[in-house]
Amino acid sequence: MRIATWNINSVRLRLPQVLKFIEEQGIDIICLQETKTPNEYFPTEEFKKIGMIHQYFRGEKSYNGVAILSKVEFSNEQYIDWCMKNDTRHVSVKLKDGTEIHNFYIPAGGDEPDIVINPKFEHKMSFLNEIKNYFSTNIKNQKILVGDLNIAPLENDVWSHKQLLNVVSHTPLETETLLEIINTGEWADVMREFVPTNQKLYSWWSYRNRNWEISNRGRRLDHVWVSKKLLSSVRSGIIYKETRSWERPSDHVPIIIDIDI
DNA sequence: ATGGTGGAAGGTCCA
Repeated sequence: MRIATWNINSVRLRLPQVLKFIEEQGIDIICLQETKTPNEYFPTEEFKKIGMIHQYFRGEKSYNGVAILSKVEFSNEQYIDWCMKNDTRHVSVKLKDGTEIHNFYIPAGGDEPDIVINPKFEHKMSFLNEIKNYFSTNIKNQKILVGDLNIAPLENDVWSHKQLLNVVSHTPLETETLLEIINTGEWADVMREFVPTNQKLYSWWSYRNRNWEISNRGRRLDHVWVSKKLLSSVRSGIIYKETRSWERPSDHVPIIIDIDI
């Protein structure tokens, strides 16, 4: 099974790119974030034409929005209303073998890394703490968690650990909380099983840098986690950087894993 | 210290 995750920053604008990616890479299940589209405008038929006939998505106007599109059957479509915001940042499904797939778009958190003065950062931290609680009490089932988690947890997940220590996405409060979620949930960080932690690894490069590839000031904000017991089934993990060079790209690139399930 | 760009909007928020 080939599973991908990608923050595509508008599914309607980026539709040709997503279709091309799915077809060229032979993706079986894709999890999208920032679709930025209410459900009634989601391009259902276009995805069905290329075989992604099983679909579960939740969107809203302009912001957020997540989708799971699949060639293989799934059931138990659910979402959790984290922080009771009634936004569209999570969907989950269950595959035939019982594996749960959770697709997250965690709040970015604004600019100021202070939960007292910045409500967006408070939202991000509350969201993380709810996830931590949820998965610490549900560790029995085998699961896959993917998405734009908006945190680069390790030193080499950012271009400069020292310069980003006080920048939202790499502050100790966020990175420590994310690592706690990994530990208490008995997750494995799939990309770091394939790329050692002493090597730089990014999935996002800001639009605000025209020379993104040369300056290479990236961050690893997108992740694929699997239950530890599933790790031996994972055959490969790739951050597919090519899409960042496509015309009118997303600022995030996809991650692809191959897993024997 | 600041601003740089992009998306959904059709002003302004969010990233």
